[in-house]
Amino acid sequence: MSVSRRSKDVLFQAMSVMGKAFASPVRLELLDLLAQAPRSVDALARATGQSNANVSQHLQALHAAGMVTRRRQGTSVRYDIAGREALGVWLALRDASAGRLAEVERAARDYLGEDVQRIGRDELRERLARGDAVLIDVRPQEEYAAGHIEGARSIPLDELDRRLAELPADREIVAYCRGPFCAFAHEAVRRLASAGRAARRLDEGWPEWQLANEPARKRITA
Amino acid sequence: MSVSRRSKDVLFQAMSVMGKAFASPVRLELLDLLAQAPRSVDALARATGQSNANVSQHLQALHAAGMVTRRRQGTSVRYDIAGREALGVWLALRDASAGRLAEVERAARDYLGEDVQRIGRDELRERLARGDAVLIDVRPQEEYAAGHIEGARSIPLDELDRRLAELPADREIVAYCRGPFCAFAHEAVRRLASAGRAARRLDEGWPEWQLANEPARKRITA
DNA sequence: CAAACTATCAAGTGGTCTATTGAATATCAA
DNA sequence: TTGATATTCAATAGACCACTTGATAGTTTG
Repeated sequence: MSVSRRSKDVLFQAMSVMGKAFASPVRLELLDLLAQAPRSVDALARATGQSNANVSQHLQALHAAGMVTRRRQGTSVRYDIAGREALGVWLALRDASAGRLAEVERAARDYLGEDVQRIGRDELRERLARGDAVLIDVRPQEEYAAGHIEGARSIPLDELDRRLAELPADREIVAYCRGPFCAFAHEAVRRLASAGRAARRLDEGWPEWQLANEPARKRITA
Repeated sequence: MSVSRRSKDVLFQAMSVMGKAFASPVRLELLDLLAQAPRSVDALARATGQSNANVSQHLQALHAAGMVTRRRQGTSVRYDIAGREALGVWLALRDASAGRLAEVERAARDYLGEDVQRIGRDELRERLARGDAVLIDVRPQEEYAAGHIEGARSIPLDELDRRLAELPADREIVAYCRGPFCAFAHEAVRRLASAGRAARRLDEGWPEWQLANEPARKRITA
């Protein structure tokens, strides 16, 4: 066996270490959550319904794969997605699987319910510039705090009904959330529509916006 | 367990089907080869040094993951990468692993040998437009035939030495191959330089060029 | 139709991965 | 120092994966 054959093997072997990160549904869900905001092991365990020990082990696998970073913060450990590159791979995989695997497409439709009116990035920017629309972030408050689209205000989905009065009745409302596979914005638009408001969902979420270098506000975690 | 929890599980489960494609070094090498040109099972087995049966099984895994397409062609079956989305994920993973995993970076340096002078896409385009440089594709001939950068001529690495006279002595020579982790262009530039020619390598390969929608010539496989 | 070739299937073995459990460790606060 | 909380470690059983071998099926050629 040639020396170049052997070093090629080593190279692909090393790349597959990152590849293994994507082979487990639990790890994909962890990545999806971490793409929104950094979190502790405990918070991730609660969000995914997994045991703490299991989540800890998966996070270590993700860390070994170079997909997440970690830092101790007092008694807990805060995990975060490992920068733009890691985020880019995860989003590419997510989109490719939706485009190429019928089963993913079906599961997504099933999870999201009936689709609602959409608006794209460019049109949103225009309308915001004209003061013609109001943008709301319907993710949980901590995710908004960790980073959000510039000009958005935080109205978590579970507060939407009782905070309807805060939203001007004469302007269109645009809701966004974690991304195209997150149900929050869909649900928000449905509720707004049934309350008689003009509403659409942004066809992407915070991770895509951020990756595209669009105007954003991020919490600096020094 | 809530119904939304269950359908979320189904969604991530379905996505992990594509994720599993990247968990094996053999499959990554197959993807890397298929990103250059479609090939038969047999050709892939020879190129990777694996048994036919094993390669066939890995290809079926890649097919189930939506990463490759296949079509029977006479007595053989021709596998190909499944379009831009699939290519995009593979390149994103490759680059992210190189950026985030020291082991990949080390293995790449080891495989490629000492780096040589590079040229970027933009500068190449300028110089080609000015007729100031000549671009050569040093991959095997079949890969060139399947698709190549517009304006490139095919001089496979193993023919380079005896075809040196074909290359004008008064112009810079730019070599490209399968991508930044392919050793062909590195080796070509080293040989050209030791023959007294001015030469650099393009810092990307055919898959990246093609994905970026740059001018290209592709074989139409109807 | 038979021979040659290519790819796939089926079964088996050794190895790796997943989730669980219970114990161990690190940090903070009293 | 002790107790409380958060995370990690260690060990384990079961599921799943990788590669081999030998048999089978589909296509072309003689």
